[in-house]
Amino acid sequence: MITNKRQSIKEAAKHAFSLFGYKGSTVAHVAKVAHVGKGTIYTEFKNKEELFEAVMDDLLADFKDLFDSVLQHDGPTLHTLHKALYGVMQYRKEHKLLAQLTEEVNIYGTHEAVQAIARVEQFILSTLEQAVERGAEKGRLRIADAKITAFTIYKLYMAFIVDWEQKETPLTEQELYDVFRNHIFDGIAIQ
Amino acid sequence: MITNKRQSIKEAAKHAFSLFGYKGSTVAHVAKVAHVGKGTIYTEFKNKEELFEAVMDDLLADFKDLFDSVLQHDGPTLHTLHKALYGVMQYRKEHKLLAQLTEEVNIYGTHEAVQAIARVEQFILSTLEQAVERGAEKGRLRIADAKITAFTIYKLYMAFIVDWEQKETPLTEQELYDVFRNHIFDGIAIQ
DNA sequence: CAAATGACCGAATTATTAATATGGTCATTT
DNA sequence: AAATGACCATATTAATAATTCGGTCATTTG
Repeated sequence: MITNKRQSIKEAAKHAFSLFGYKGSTVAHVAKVAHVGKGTIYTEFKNKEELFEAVMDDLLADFKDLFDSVLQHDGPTLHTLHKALYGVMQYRKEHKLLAQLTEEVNIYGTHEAVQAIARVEQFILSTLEQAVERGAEKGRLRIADAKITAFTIYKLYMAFIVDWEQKETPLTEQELYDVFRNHIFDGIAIQ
Repeated sequence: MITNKRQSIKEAAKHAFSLFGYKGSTVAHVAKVAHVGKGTIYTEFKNKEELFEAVMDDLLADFKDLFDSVLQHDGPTLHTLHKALYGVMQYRKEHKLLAQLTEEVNIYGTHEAVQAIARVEQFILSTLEQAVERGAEKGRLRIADAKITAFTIYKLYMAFIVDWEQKETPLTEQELYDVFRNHIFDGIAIQ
């Protein structure tokens, strides 16, 4: 059985970055886990940074697959938006890479990690923005500025996933859905 | 003219903490600015930490005054909630202390600064929660859990004040108000 | 001969040691 | 009696030494 060398290296790297972060992972360690010589890494990737970007490309491809499978091209419903963001959360808990990189950003502010996290966030925001725009076009959503609505939904979701969980009992999938229905879709004002 | 010594020391300390943070401010510097000997600080405050807490007490008293003057005791309107939070933002921009402490938390994670910021946040959240509860009692707001609604409003507000401003043009007071009316009070769903 | 390897090396990072500053105390001054 | 600033143990910062790292390339391997 012949394994694709580039793929082996990327998988070893993803595993290392998930455990040790970008800064804490060494090219030598990745090479060892991938069962190649250290110099071999440089036959497939220009440098450590390019290897990291390739790993992040794969992660974003996973997110794209997730969003494509959940968000409807005729405009989102509350349920599909929720499903998409909840899927991001599940991925994050399973793979640890994003959590580890976020931690690295908080502690060291490593330039490469900052850029990677920003890239993921930008991808999610722009996907949400497009979905929201489609919802408005189909007459489902009342939107003044899709960018602001996407930002609102995303930030609120992250606040409950990250900040709320630090002090309170984590919300279940259904509870999260209800929070979004009550506060963003239906609103809290009694007319 | 006899100046209150304790008050002079607190004012000098607040100024120092605003410029240098808690960790970066020295008791010797505060004493100099307050025109007292260093040992005199310890006749009024047990230690540096107690001086810091006294300064934070004053800040929270200011916030309490602000909230009392804005939030109506017969339940909040969207407008008064917005006014209260916008007032927090104005205070924050004017006094620099909170911004400086937040920065210190991010960079050093200084224990005392972490606790101070958490205390301010808790005060704001609990004030919002009480206001929201009154709104629900008066039949103005449809609320399942006041704590979650208070958290939602606060986190969203902070996201626009802090995160949004890092990449986008800051929103005006009116624009912020519109975002809150559209997304939280009225909701975005078209029935 | 092409691809893989791991020793090599300058630069970056970490560890260790030396020097300085700090918070709190207290002997002295006012 | 209250205020001051020198003092001191500890904490922090600066300087120096040692180690590690990413990338390169001479050598080995297939």
